[in-house]
Amino acid sequence: MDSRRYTIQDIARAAKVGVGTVSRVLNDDPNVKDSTREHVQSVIERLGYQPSFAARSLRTQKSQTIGFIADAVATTPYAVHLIKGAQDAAWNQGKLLLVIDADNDPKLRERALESMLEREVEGIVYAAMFHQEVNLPDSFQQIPTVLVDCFDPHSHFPSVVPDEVQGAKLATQTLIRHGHKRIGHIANDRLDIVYPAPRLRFEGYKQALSDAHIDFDPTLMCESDGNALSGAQCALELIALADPPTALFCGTDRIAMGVYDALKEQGLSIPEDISIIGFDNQEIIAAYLNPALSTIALPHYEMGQWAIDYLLSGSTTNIQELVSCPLVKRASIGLKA
Amino acid sequence: MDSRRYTIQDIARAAKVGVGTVSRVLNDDPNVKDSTREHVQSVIERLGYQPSFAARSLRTQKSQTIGFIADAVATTPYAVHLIKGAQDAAWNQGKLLLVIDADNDPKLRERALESMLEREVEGIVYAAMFHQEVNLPDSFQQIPTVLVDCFDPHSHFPSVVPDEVQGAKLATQTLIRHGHKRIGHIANDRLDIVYPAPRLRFEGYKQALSDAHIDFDPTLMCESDGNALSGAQCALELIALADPPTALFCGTDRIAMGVYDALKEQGLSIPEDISIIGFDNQEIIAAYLNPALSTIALPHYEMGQWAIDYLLSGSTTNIQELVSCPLVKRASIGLKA
DNA sequence: ATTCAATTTGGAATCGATTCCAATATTAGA
DNA sequence: TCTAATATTGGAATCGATTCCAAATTGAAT
Repeated sequence: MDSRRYTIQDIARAAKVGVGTVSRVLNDDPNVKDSTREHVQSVIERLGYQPSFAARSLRTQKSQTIGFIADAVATTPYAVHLIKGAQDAAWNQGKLLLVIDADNDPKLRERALESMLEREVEGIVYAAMFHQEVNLPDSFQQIPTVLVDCFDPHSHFPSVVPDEVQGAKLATQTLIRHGHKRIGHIANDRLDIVYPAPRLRFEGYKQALSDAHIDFDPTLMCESDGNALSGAQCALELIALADPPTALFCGTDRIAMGVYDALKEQGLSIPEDISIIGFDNQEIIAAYLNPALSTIALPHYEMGQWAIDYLLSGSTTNIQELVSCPLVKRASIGLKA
Repeated sequence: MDSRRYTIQDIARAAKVGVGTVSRVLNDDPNVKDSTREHVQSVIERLGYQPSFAARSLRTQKSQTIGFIADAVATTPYAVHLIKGAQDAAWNQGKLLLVIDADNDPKLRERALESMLEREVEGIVYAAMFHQEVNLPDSFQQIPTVLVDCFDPHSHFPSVVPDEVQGAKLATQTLIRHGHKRIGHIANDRLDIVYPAPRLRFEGYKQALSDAHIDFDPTLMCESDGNALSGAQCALELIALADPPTALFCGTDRIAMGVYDALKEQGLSIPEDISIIGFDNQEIIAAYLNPALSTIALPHYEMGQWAIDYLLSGSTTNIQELVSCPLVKRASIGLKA
C-alpha cells in the first residue's frame, strides 16, 4: 500500500501546468490544446493518479451513486436479477449502487433513506421482492425515487411492474397453439388476496381463451393456496373431471412442482398425457424438474434496468411501466394428441 | 424537494455558536457544555440538518463505505444471503456497501476494483458464488480485501469458506443417530474436479462412518455429474444393490431432487423406506419437495458477516476461516426400521 | 507589423465538513 | 477576591477536486 495518493496539485506540478488544465484534461474538456492534453495524460498515467471522489462530489454536488433499497432481499432468489439489472444500467452511466436491505421493516426503511440522503445519492430505487402495493413514507418525496416490482396506490412515484396479464395470456396462447382446448388454470393464490398477481394472471388466461373463441369453463379453474401441496390437490381435482384438461397453466412454478408430483403419482406422463406451463421461471425448480418446465419468466433484470434508466433520464412523470414477460421454452409442453 | 440543504455554517449561525462547536456536537465530542450541546442539537433538529458525506470524507479521508465485488451473482440464489450478512454487519458499524457484480470476467473485476479505489472504499469483500479457488490480480493487494466462499492458493488474502467436512460429517452422523448403518453417498460431482466441495463432503462422510465404527463400503458411494438426472441414476444403482442402503446422503439438494424422482418411481417412500439428507439448503427445492428435505445449510449469511467484521477489525493475518454448516431438519429422515 | 478575435492557460475561490490553536469562560483553592 | 488550572469556544486552515475570470498566447486579417 503506497503511503499517500497523488493529488491534482502533484500532477499539475509534475506536468508543469496549472491545476485547472489538469482538471480540464480529466473531464475531457475540449478547450485544451491536443499537445497539452497528451502530455498531461501521460503524467497522469505514469504516476497512476486517481482523482478523489470525495473532493469531486463535494465540489460538483453529485455523488455518482444511486441508492438501492430492497425489501427482504433474502427471501427471494429473484433479488439478484433485480440488482444485477440495476447495477449494469448504473455502471453504463458511470454510477454505482449503494445497497441496503430494509427487511420489510418500516423503521429500517426510513433509516435506510436517511443514510442515503446523507450520502447524497442521486436517486433511489425501491424494490419489493414480489409484485405488490407499497406505501412509502412521505420522506421519499424529497429525492427522485422509482418503485420496482411494486406500485404506489396514489401514484406518487413512478413504478415498473411485470405485465402479468400479457404473461398469462402468452402462457395460455402457447398451449392453445399446441392444439389444446381444454386448458386448466391453477391460480397461484386465492383471487381475493391483496396481491395482484393471481387476479391478473387469471385475467390473461381468460383473454387468451376468449381471443381463441374458447369458452371459459369455470370447472377448469382452481384456486390454490400458493404452495406446492395445494397445487397438487388442485391438479388431482382437475384430472378427475369428466372431461379433464389436456393442459394445465400453473400460476407459479412452485405450484407446477406440486402438480408434477400429483400427475406422476397418477401415472400420467408429461407432456405426453398432459402439458404443463408454469409462471415465474424459478430456475432452480423449472430447469431441474423432470421434464424441464416451460414457463413464463418474470423480467426482473429488465425491471432493474428500466428503473435506473428512468431515474437517470430525469423524467418526473409518475408513470407505471409494464414490462412484458417472455416465454421460456423447455420440455413440458406437447401437442394435443 | 427543498432548494438547498443546510450547511454546518447555517447551523452555527442559527445557534449563535462557532462551526467548531457544531462539529463537536455532531461527533459526540465530550468537550462541549451540556447546555450548549442541547441547544445546538435542537437547532439541528429544527432545521433538519444533515451533514454532507462528501465534505466529511474529504476531510477525514474515510468513506465509511465498503466495496462488495460479487462474481456472477445472478447465477445463484445464495448471493442474497451473502450480501445480506455483509450489509447487516456493515450497517452495525455505520458503513454501507457498494455492490458490483463482476460477472466472473477478469477485466470487469479489475475495473470494479478501480471504481472502488476511486471512491476510496475502506476495504473490499470479494465473494465467489460457490466454494472455489480464486486468483485475484495483484492490484487487490493495495487495499484490505477479504475473500468469501473462495480462497487464494497463495494465501495472499484472508478468506472464509464453509466447513464442508464438518457439514458432511453432521449429515452422516444425523443418519447414524437415526439408526442407519447402510448409508449411501452420492457425491455432488466427480471427486477429481477442481472444485473442493465433492472431495471435502466425501471426507466428512467417511469421518462420520469411521467415528461410528462403520466400515466404509465403496459400493455405497456414487459420483454423480452434479445434476438431478445423474443423481437419479446413482440412486437407482444404489437401491439395486444386494444389500441396499437404508439412507442416502446426497451431495447437494439438487441431486436429492433427482433422487426423490427415482425413488418415487420405484415405489419407495421417503422416509419410511429410505431416509434422505441433502446439502446446501436451497430453500426453494428443499422446503417444497415432498416430503420436505432435511439438509445441511451453507452459512452464507454468516460468511458475509464474518468478512465484514474481519475487514473492519483491522487484522492483517491471512487466515482461512471455516464456518460450520448447521443441520436444517425437515421431514425426509426417519428411524431405521 | 499591427490589430482584434479566438484559443488556451493559470490560479484564486469554492464546496462543507474536521481539527487545531489561541482566546475566553469557568471553577477550585487559598 | 485573586490566581491558576481547567473547561469550553471561535474560527482559520485544511482536505482535493471544479469553475470561473483574467491573463497570456495564438492565429487571421489587414
